[in-house]
Amino acid sequence: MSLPHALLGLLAAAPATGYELAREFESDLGRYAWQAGHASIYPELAKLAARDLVRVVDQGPRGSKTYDITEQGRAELRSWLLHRSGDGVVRNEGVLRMFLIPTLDPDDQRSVLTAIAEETAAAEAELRERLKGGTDPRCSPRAELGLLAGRFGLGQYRATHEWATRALEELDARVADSRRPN
Amino acid sequence: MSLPHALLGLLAAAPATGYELAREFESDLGRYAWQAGHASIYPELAKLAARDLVRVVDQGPRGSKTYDITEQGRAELRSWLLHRSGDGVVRNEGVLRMFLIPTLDPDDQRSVLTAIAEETAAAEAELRERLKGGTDPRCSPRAELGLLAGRFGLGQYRATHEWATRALEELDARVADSRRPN
DNA sequence: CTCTGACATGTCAACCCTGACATGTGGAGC
DNA sequence: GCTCCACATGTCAGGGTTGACATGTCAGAG
Repeated sequence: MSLPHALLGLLAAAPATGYELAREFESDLGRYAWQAGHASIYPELAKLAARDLVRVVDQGPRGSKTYDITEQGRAELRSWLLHRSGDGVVRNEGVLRMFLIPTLDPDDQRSVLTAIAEETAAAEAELRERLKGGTDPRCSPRAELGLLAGRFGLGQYRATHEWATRALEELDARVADSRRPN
Repeated sequence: MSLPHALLGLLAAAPATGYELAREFESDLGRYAWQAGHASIYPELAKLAARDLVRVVDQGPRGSKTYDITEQGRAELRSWLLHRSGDGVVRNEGVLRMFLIPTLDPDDQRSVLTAIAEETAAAEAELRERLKGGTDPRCSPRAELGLLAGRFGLGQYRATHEWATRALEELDARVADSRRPN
């Protein structure tokens, strides 16, 4: 249950409508930190507003409401960020897959590991390109969030790629080993 | 909703009771792949049994039931592992915190980043020790799951540590920068 | 002027997960 | 023999999440 804190964090960087927040979750944030759809975001914003952690600061054309974080909201966010217990909710389908790879036979293992190696290489390259491409054309106030997070993603992709590559090498070595000595 | 596949994967490595599976989720698996408590495991095992993906192969003393995966279960697991769409559920409170660090003022940022750097270094060392300590005293059939997964964890910890260290350096540089030139 | 698509918000049933409650057994130590 | 603890399974209410349904507006292309 970290959705309220995710929203507080995004609003701490810049005011936004629920719609804009929902789109934020579709990019890097949702890719490796926390997912949320508009169906959970709108009700959560209402709840946060009721607790005075956020506030509607503007009402635009299409019934849009722009939210901003309040002082109390900032205090809540800060306390959540500082009192990290080290653990928390972890749920990652991709990592689970990696855990279970050894249950496959060698050919299938190779196929999955190869796919992972390729995907992480591509993802890393794509992300690196995106980060290099300046701090966004529109120089958003969330650029710094994106920069730090992006570099984190880069490191994760690289580590995963190296892991998969090494696993592939060992797999090949083991197969070669079991074929030869008879 | 990958719990059924997590269970199929564990059972593919070796038959086990629900209780043993629940403990499996308390270690590395639950730490960085997928969490589950016995309250969701027991009902899920019943559902899997109803779909003939697992089967009760033994009933022990304290009303314990040992489950094993069936041929259909193996097929389902394999298809899930091979047809990776690249994405899936991602929910990680720790990573979310990292995303939101830039919303803090420099002093708080330093404190959080330092904590992360220390924790990841400690976690890496502890994990490395555990992996080195032989392939388990009891040479479990799940040892290989643990080895590959453990090395993955090692890489992630290291990458995160390096990321935090670099962020700290830049933070210091920026603070020094803004203090001097006036 | 019409149509399309992005903008924008909302609800609801179904499903999943968590924490608390509930129950009972077998072995080891005193 | 008793007591404690790990073993072992289960249910259930409350809360979070998802996907589908529902509605409506504004701007730009044709």
